[in-house]
Amino acid sequence: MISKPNIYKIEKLRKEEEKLLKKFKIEKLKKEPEIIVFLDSSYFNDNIISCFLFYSYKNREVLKKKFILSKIDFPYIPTYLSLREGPNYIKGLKNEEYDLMIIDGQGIAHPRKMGIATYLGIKLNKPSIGVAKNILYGTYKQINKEKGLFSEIIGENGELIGYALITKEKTNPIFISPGNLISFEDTLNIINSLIGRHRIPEPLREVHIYSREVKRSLNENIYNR
DNA sequence: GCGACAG
DNA sequence: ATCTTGTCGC
Ligand SMILES: [Mg+2]
Repeated sequence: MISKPNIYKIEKLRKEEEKLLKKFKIEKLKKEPEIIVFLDSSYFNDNIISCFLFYSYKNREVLKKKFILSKIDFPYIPTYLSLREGPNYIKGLKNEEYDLMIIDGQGIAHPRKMGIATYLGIKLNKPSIGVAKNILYGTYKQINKEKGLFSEIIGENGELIGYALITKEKTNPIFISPGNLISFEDTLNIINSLIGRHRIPEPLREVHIYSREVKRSLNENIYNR
């Protein structure tokens, strides 16, 4: 299938972002989330595997996992991750029930305040949080690598856009930012409550591992025919 | 113009 | 993100 040129997709996204930004809202969660969905993708050849892990926040247990396999139809271009991974996530979340999305990537800690978590949160009208292993945009003060310490990520105009958070002793921080319909405080509290033995919040780490398992399994199927 | 740059 | 064993550091 031939799709529109990448430049056209970028222009279209930028127009959509302007529209979406008007609906963007930071606010405290109305109630504690019951179901949180964690999102991550992996790749092989020209395929993208997008994975979904549904998690009971209260019971701290995985409810179900699933994945969607598609052809890659946009390259990785910094600040345009939404075009690469967004469509699959939207497809996979259709007809699903959840109260909050936590996505591997940025929320508002993004040059256009439109990281993939914000983009999805507004499009799907759901609270969302972005959790990234690296910073994309903004500045923060270095902090000691002591679990629990955090530092504000500041945007171009001196505004708060997220946090660098140490989740494990002697490791680099993770970079968290609100996506949509959530406060900075809720963002920090919820992510902190999901930290286990590792740097990455446990369910996000698990969906990442799952995505690699799916990939390995699909690769074996190809090899066997 | 140069460099930085989520996944 | 991906290719991939050993190896360094905590
Ligand atoms: Mg990822």
